[in-house]
Order: sequence, then C-alpha cells, then structure tokens
Amino acid sequence: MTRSRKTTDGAPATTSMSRRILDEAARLFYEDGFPATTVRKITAACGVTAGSLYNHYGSKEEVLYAILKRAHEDSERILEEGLLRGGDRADRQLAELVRELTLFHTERRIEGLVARTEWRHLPPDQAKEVLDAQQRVRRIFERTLERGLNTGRFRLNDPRSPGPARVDVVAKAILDMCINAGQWFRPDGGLSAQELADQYAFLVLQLVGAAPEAGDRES
Amino acid sequence: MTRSRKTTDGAPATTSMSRRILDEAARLFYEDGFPATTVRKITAACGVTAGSLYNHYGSKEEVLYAILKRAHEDSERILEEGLLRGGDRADRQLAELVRELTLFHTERRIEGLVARTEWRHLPPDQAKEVLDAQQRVRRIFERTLERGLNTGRFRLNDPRSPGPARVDVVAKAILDMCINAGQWFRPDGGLSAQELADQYAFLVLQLVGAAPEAGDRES
DNA sequence: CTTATATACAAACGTTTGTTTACCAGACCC
DNA sequence: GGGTCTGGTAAACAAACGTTTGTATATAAG
Repeated sequence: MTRSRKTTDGAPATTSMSRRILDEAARLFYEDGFPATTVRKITAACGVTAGSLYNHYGSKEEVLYAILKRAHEDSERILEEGLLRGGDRADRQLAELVRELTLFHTERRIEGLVARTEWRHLPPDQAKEVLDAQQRVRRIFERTLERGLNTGRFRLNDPRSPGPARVDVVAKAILDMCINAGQWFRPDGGLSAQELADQYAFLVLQLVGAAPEAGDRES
Repeated sequence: MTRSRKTTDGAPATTSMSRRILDEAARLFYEDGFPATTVRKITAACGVTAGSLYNHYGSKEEVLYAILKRAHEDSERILEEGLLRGGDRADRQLAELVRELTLFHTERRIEGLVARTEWRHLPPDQAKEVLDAQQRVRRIFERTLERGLNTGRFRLNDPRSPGPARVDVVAKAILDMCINAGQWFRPDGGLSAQELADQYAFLVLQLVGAAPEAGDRES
C-alpha cells in the first residue's frame, strides 16, 4: 500500500513522509480550508519544518491536487464495483450505488469534503480534471435512473406537474443527499455507517418510486 | 429597504456603501472563501480603498457575521411562513417547506453557500449562533415529519430493515437535497427555480412515502 | 460662518505568507 | 576511506496580509 520512494519494497517503520504530509494536509484543509492552512501548520503537524515539504511536493497546490486525485480515483472505482454487484436490475443497481457513495463519504469524510469544496483553489486545468471526475460520477447515476424508467421500475410522474421529473435533477438530488451525509454523520449517534447507508438506499428507492417487487421480502 | 445612514429618508442615488460592502464581500466569499478574500479586494470591488471598510465594520470578520446573520434570519422567516401556508396536513406542510427552502437556496445561492460553509471562520460564540439557527431549521422539518408519521400520511418502513428510518436522518437527507440545489442550479438550463422547487417537493413526498390522497388530482 | 460628523484617501505598521537557499547528518555502495 | 543520495534544518526573501493613522473633503446643523 504505502510504497516508500526508493527502497526495494521493504516496508518502512513509519508511514512515509510523503503520505503523512498528504493525510495531515487533508485534515487541515478540512478544518480550516486551503487558503487558511499554511505550509508551516502542515509540516509542524508532521514534526518537520516548512522547507521539508518541498522535498516531496513542488508546492502547496500540488499537495491539494494529490489529495483530490486520490479521492476521486477511489470513489469512481468503488461506484463501478457497486454497479456490477447490482446485477441487471436498475433498482438493485441504484441501491448499491447509494450505499457505496454514502459509505465512501462517511468513512472518508475528510477527503470527501475537501474534494467537494477546495477544487476552486487549483489552477484551471487541474480544476477541470476534478469537475470532469464529478461529471462522470453523475453520469453513472443518470444512466441507472434512465434504465429504471425505461424498464418501468421507477416512477417519476408528478400528477400536479406537466412532465415527469427530469433525470438530471433527480440524479443531483440523490448525489447531494449521499455526499453531504459525510458532513453531519458521526458514528457515535447510535447509528453505524452501514445502517445509515441502508436507510439512504431505502429512501432513494422510495424517492424514485420503485415499487417493491415480488421476491423482495415484505414485513 | 436600503436605509441610508443619515438622510431624511430620501432614497440615495446609489445603494449605501455599508450595504454595497456586504454584497460584494458575499460574492467574493462565495467565489474564493473567506480567508482567501482580502479586505483590499472587497473594497476595490466597491470602488474605495482598504481603510474605508473600517468606517462601516470593525473588522473583516464582522462583515462575514453580518452576511450570515441576514441570511439566517431571512430563511427562518420564510420557512415559518411556508409552514403556515401548508395548513394542518403534514404532507402539504412538508411540500411547502421543501419548496421554500429550495427557492431560497437557488435565488440567494451566494449567501446560502457562504452561510453553510464559512461559519468556521467566525469566533466561537458567533459560530455557535449560526449553528443554533441551522438546528432550528432542522427541527422545523423534524416536527413536520413526526406529525406526518403519527397521522399515517408518511410511510418509512423498510421491509428489509429492523426498524423504520430515523426521523433525524430523513430530515438531514431532505435538507441536504434542498440546500445544495443552489450550488448547481442555473436558471438557463430550461428549468426555472419554481419548476425545480416543484419537482423537489414531489420527490420528497415520494421519499417519505406520502400516498397520493383523494382530492389531489391524478393524471 | 462656524462647527461637527461621516467618510474617503494615501501611507505606513508589524506579521505572516509561500518559497528558495545554503548547509548538514546519516545511509548506502564500492 | 570517499562519493552519492535522501531528506532533514535554519535563515532569508519579497510579497501580501489585516489594521491603524493622520489628513482631506463634503454635507448638514446651529
């Protein structure tokens, strides 16, 4: 996991300093935001002095970019795995997606929030990379929603409204729910992250009007 | 509306400088965050020099506090009005709450986002004020949810789960949906803020399992 | 006219910022 | 031993920070 820079795969006693800087910086960006977090605070949290950061990263911005890149790669991978686990029924796919995304943002809420809020402070080309990754995640949800509507598993027709709710709007609503759960959830409230993810999956299925099907247990 | 400081109620040609500073600061806090926004940028946007800000506010923090206070007062007032308009049926109350909150955060997304994200940079007692206001908003939603469950209008029992979804969890999910809509919504996408608010109200009613009742038109 | 008040300005304050530089201790290879 | 590399240190850099100061000007009151 932690690949030390040049050693021949012998695991170092402590996590490598490069990795340590990433973790402490993520925590500080989460608490205070990127601009208010100084290089001196980051390095002090790692037990070294300011100049040392530049042995591992070219700038403070580069540290932020590394954090965001890792978070987005991991979340995309996790969602695609969940999609496969859902089989070919859109409702089961959607439930898996919601579960996985909620779990990711509760278990790794520090990186999750930083990735959502601090990309503005990156140079434009790197900021665009982050936005593209967010768009890919959204597309995964939109495709599953469309599949569920086409197969008649989801129902989004408001009797008081001219047309059905738009798929992109529904996808955004679901994403905002799952992503922001990480901001308030604390595992000490008598509710585990797993239980929260299950409740969210249930709520989202109700939200898209997924009728309980034969084969799903009924209470 | 804009009360100029000393004139005898004759409307000034331009909005007063105190108000102007508030608006420009809000926009800059929204774009770059509080710590990355300098006093010089704020005052330059108002066409004056840095020192002039201190004729109107005691510090940069005080500007942030004024923005947050105004936003929270307005949103609480709007929600309570919506609650009254909903009558005594919990489903109609909930629909009004969702509509109003979504509208507020789309029409005033700048203040809305700043209020949600920048309170960390306030001194502890003022930060607590903001958190208290957020808690009051959450309670409004929780009470309406409880009323709907007690009167049987809402249904939150997951057949695959031991108990029903917790009211506080459902309230958070709804709040995250509405509040964050302001971050991505742009009125140029062929969807007005009103239509978005209506769709969200519909989605939330499905989410809480509100059965369409006699008297609501069916398509 | 005189006086007071509000608000603008330019300039400076001490501090902190991200980053660079020059130097040094230890590990490894031959 | 000597040579090279890695990754640390202390000190310095210009630039930018929030804020204070002294001063000018315009408006309104007495």
